[in-house]
Amino acid sequence: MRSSQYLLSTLKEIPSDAEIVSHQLMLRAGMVRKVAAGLYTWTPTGLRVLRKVENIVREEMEAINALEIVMPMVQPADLWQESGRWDDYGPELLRIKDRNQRDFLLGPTHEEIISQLVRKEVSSYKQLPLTLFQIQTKFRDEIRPRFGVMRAREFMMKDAYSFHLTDESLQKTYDDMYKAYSRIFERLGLDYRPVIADTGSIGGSHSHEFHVLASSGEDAIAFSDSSDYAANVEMAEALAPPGERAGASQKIEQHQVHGDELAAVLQPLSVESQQAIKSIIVKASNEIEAEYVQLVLRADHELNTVKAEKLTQVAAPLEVLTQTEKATGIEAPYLGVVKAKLPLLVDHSAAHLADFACGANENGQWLTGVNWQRDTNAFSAVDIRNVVEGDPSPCGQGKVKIARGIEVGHIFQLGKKYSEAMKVGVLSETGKHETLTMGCYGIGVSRIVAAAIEQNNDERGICWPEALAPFQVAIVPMNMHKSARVQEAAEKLYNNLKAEGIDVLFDDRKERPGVMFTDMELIGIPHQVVIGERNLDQNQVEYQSRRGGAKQKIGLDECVSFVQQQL
RNA sequence: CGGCGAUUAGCGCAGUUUGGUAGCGCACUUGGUUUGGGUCCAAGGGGUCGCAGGUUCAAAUCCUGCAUCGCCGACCA
Repeated sequence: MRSSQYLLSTLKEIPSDAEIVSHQLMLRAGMVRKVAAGLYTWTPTGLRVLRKVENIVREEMEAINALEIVMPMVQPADLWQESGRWDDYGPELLRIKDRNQRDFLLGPTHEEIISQLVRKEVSSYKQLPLTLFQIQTKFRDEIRPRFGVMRAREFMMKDAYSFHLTDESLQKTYDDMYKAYSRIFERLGLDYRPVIADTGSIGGSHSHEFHVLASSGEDAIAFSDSSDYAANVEMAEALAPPGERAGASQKIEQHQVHGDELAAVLQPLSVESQQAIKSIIVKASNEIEAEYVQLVLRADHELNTVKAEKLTQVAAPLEVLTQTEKATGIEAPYLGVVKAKLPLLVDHSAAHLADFACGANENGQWLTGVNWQRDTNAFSAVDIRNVVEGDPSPCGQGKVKIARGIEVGHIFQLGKKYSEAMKVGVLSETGKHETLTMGCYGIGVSRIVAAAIEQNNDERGICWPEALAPFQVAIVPMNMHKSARVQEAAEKLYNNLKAEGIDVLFDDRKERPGVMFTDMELIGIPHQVVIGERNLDQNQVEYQSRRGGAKQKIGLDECVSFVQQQL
């Protein structure tokens, strides 16, 4: 490609509404342009990168015998009514009507469509297992689109769906997918981790997320410092502290406190937050008689809503009562566990404390020297907190470390949730009708582009991993418009590189050298060849890698093979 | 959905307090100059000041409503 015939659209200034570095650089490098909140146009440079991701994903899907299809983005409501998701899905689902006032939606995902396809096309166990995938845009009307294409409303996604007669078959495809995903992220050149994940609203049993590690990531990942264990913090088990709880050694004392901030309460009492507890009132499930339950945590810990929601006593979705007076007559800062009126669900760490401090269940009053059993009702000890750095790892080896991650892939064993609702089945070997079991496997293709930039940038711009770069090599001629020699050498090199199938950008604009260098570096082209009069005297050109290292002089004639070695 | 803020040329912004001919930098066009890291000089083009009402002799500026965009929050007692 010649830059004189290309659309570069680089920017010097940082657009003011871009928060994170990948968003800034994607705008500055001219990869995307915003059309409206969460909606982007991909320019030629951006699209080149997007296609590279797509192709790697496609190759690895085909390598495990997944078959590509295309499904409509606009989907009829009746299929979603059949699965029940027309009612279950919230405002994230963009619903539209056609000219005849029939209900449609913009597909946020494609389980219904694919289930309908397989229901119609697959009728025998001999056709199984079957994995189908697509790479196309989806629409989710996000509450708050942000960070450019990282959390857009319309975004490019690869989603695959597998269909099986048995759980063993599903497990095998799941394992194949796990390996394929690992190969994809390795080929992309990204620092990633597979982590144990919550199955969330899609439902199902077994699930891993693939995260690209980056400080701007929206998810927290807990991993062991001495094993392969990694889990989303939502899922990471917080182990109960080892050993028996210490015996009571203090008497209860009641204190008038001032202020309702935890720190303000504890400081005058000379109590550390690890030695105090806090309470959160949430709605109870229908499983128990009480209307509310009291969740109890050590004061320095955070509630994990995913874990709390899974408790049989707690209503899902979690509903936290901010006006606690309604349930208890006591303001939130003064809730405690002595003479508690509600059933207590106590986190293991809080349950292990002795001689601790808590609210007195009386406004403006706190207690110290409180002890379980001696002073409280019976309670259940449960895991409802987020793990924190330094906790023993749930795998039994090492300690927990926490990192931020960007979720770029997610694999699920769906089970029969959709196949039952949508009646997807085949006749088995024995002639019996069997409902299929399903898996679903997503990759955020457009998000990967942003995630890759988060991991690969410097003060000059993007430093693409080899596999993602929009162009592999940039040819930067010095004063080509004045020098026939430079022009001749540059044209020849350009044609030779192209003939080898290398993606090359030939900067043939009539620009000063500094402008060209700056643009090529901003766009992040990994390899650069500079051609100038000076070096041509020795029949040489200059090579430089985007990731730094010294400039090297190389012979003009060896240039193509030299570049090939660098790729 | 709640709080805050913004909306002036393609981009980044000033001007709004105190109403009086719409500005700056970058980008763009033309000519010259320069040419190994965002040259310099000169001349240009480009704006219903988000939209709709209102006040006024006069509104980017004051008032009302609406829209769009952004940040924070919507578990973290």
